Amino acid sequence: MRALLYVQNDGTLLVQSDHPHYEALRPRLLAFAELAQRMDPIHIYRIRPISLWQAASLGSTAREILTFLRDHAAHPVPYDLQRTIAQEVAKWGRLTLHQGARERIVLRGDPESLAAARVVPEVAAITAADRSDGLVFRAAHRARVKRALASAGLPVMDHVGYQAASALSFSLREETRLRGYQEEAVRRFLRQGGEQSGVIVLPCGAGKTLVGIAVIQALGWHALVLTPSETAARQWQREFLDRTDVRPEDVSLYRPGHPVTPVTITTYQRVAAQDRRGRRRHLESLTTHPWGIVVYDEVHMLPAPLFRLAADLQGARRLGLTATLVREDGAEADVFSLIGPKCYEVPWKQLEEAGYLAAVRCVELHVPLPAAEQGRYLSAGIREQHRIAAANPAKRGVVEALLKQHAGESVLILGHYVEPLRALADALGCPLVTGTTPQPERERWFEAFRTGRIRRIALSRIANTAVDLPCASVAIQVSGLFGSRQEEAQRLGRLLRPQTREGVFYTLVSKGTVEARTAKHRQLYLVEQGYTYRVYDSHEYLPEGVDEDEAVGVPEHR
DNA sequence: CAAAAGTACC
DNA sequence: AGATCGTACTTTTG
Repeated sequence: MRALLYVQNDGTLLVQSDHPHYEALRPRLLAFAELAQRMDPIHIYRIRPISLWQAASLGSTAREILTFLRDHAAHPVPYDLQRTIAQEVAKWGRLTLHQGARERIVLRGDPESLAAARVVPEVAAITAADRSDGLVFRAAHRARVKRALASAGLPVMDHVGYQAASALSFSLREETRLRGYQEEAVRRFLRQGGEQSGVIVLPCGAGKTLVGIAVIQALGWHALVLTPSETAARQWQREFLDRTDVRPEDVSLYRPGHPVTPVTITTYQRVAAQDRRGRRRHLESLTTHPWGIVVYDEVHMLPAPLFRLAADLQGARRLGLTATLVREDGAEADVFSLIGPKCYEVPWKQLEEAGYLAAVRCVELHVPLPAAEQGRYLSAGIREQHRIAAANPAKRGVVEALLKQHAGESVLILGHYVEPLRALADALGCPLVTGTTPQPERERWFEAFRTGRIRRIALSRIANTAVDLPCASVAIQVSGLFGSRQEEAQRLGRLLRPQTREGVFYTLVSKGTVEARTAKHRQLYLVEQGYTYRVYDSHEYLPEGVDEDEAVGVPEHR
C-alpha cells in the first residue's frame, strides 16, 4: 500500500489526505503535530516543540511517536528529527518547580537543564538565589518563571501546590445530567486528586460551562471565573443558578468595592484594567482572596499582554476552557505554561457523530471581482487588497441567491468590515448588530431571531463569542479577520446547537484575490477537527436563470 | 455618548 | 525570523 506520509528533516510531514487510513490515523497524528497547510490532496503537518511537550504530558513517549512515523512514512525518519523528537519529549518533567521556604519557590532539575535555565535573561533577572540544588524565586514570580522558561524552549512542570482555600458546598440539581464526555472531562481534570491544573478543549455548544461548574462543585472551594465579556459572565451566573442549588447570594458578578462572593465572575478586561494612577486594583483585590480554583473561560484569549496578568493567580488551581486552542501569533505555548497542559479534548466531528452537535456542511464559494474593483485591487497595497476583496459588491447577489435557496431557514450573515456589512444588510433589509449596538437593542434583535420573527440577521465580530442564537442553521460568511482560524471556528460554532436539519456554513471568497489564501488558512483548525470544505465557483453553484434543482453541484434541497 | 484602553491580525 | 506598524474592531468607563 501507498505510504501515508513523507517526513522531512525540519519536522514537516507531508500527508496524503486521500489515503484510506488517513481519517483513522489523524487523531494519533494530531497528538504531536499541527495541520499547517493544505495543498490537496497533500496535508502538511508540522511537529512543534509545544505539541511534543503536550504529547508527553498526556503520557506519550518518544518511542511511540517514532514508531508511528516509521510505520507510516515512505522513507526512514531522518536521524536529526528522531533526536529532536526524543529530546523535546524528554524535556517534559526535567525541570520542576517546588514550594520553598517562606514565600519562595525552587526550580529543580538535572544540571544540564538548570544550566540552560540559568542563562535565560528574564529568568536571571528575577532569580533570588542560585543554589547547587536549584534556582530560587519569589513565589509571586511563579507565572513569569514558567512563561519565560517555556518561551526559551524549557517547559516546567509545576509542583508548587496551592494556597489554602475557603470551602464551598453545593450540588448539581437532580435533573442536571452530565453527558459522557463531560464527565470524562471532569474526571481527567480531577485526576491525582485535582493537583494538576490544565485545559479542557470542547467544541462550541458542547457544554463547557457545565463542565466548569461540575469541576468547581467537585473540588468544593471558592471559585473565580474569568470570561471575555459581561454577557458571558451573566451566562455563567445564570447557568450556576439553573444547574445547581448554590445559594444565589453566593454567586455574583464582581463589583469593585463590594465584598466578593464564594463564586465570583468577572471579565479579563476588568482584571487587567488599571486606574488613573496605573494601579491594577481589581487584580490586587482579587488576588488576595483564598480561591481554590480559577476558571479561565475562552482561555485562548489569555496570552494577550494584559489579559495574561490574570494568570498571576497561581495560588489556585487553574482550569482553562476553550473550543479553539489556536492563535495566529503562536502564543498557545503561554496557555500551556501559565495554565497547564491540555488534559482533555474531543474532536468536533466526533460529537457531531455522537448526535450531540448539529451536522454542518462547509461550502466555499468563489465570487469574481467586478472589473472596476479589479483595477483598484491590482494597484492597491496588501491591506487595501484585503478590504477590496472583502467588500466585493458581487457578493451581494450571491447572498441573495443563497437566501432564496434557504428560504424559511434562520440565516446568519457574518462579516468583518462593518461598513460593507451595513450596506449589505440595508440592501437585504435585515438588521445589523455590531459592537456599537446598545445592549437592549441587541437583545431585542436576538430575541426576535430566536423566536423566528425575523429569519436573517447580519453580525459583525461580536458573533465570534458568546452569542447564543440556537435556531440558526445557515451562516454566510462574507468576510473575515484575515487568516484567523479562531474566528472561522467560532463562527461555524454558531450552527452547532442540535437541529433537525443539517447546517450549512458558506464562505464567500473573491476569486483570484488574497482572500482565497486567507480563506484556506482560516479553515485549517476545522479541517483538523474533521470538517471538509467543498469549493465551487459561485455561478457553478448558483447558476443564473437555471432552476435550483437542475443546477450542477447543488446538493439536494432537504 | 464619547473617549480610553484593549485585542487581533497583516 | 522576529518585531513593528496600522487598521478595525470590542468593552469598559467617566
